[in-house]
Amino acid sequence: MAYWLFKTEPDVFGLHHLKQKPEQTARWDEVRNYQARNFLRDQVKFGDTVFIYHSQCKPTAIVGLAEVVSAPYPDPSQFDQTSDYFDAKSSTEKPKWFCVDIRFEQEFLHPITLSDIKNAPELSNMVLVKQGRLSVQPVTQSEAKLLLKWTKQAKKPA
DNA sequence: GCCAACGTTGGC
DNA sequence: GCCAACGTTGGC
Repeated sequence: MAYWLFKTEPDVFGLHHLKQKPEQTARWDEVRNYQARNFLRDQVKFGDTVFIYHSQCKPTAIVGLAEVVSAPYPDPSQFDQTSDYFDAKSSTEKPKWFCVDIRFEQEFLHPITLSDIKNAPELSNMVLVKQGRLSVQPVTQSEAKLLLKWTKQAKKPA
């Protein structure tokens, strides 16, 4: 089972929004970046675990966990002419953009801030650090293990 | 609000 | 297919 990090702006759609959805489940759509799309389409699997990261806020942090509860499928917003994410170059035969459904799993008592991550030598290779703008990114098993360990203790190592 | 980093577009 | 111009993301 793989781990991912999905980035979102809490003002637009944060973990608290996911938690309030029916079945605590929502479609993770409107991703319009090829690298992120490739992960979503080709590698994200039903049952994978997702770290939810809040960007554009204070402090930016991983705030909780979600679970992937669908296989990847074509993002309906690309076919919706009224959507900002409508893509005239896409077609149902050859969809360009993909999405998955995710279900709320856990909200961390102590969010893991970006500076926590940057301060940890073990996490210096995280995609979040190396490639700050990517909105869907893989998290390695060892990175995930450390992050999950931190969430189980009140205080992070300095 | 600024700006660095990065992605996308389009002329050639 | 290159690269300059432009647009967007996201930390600070």
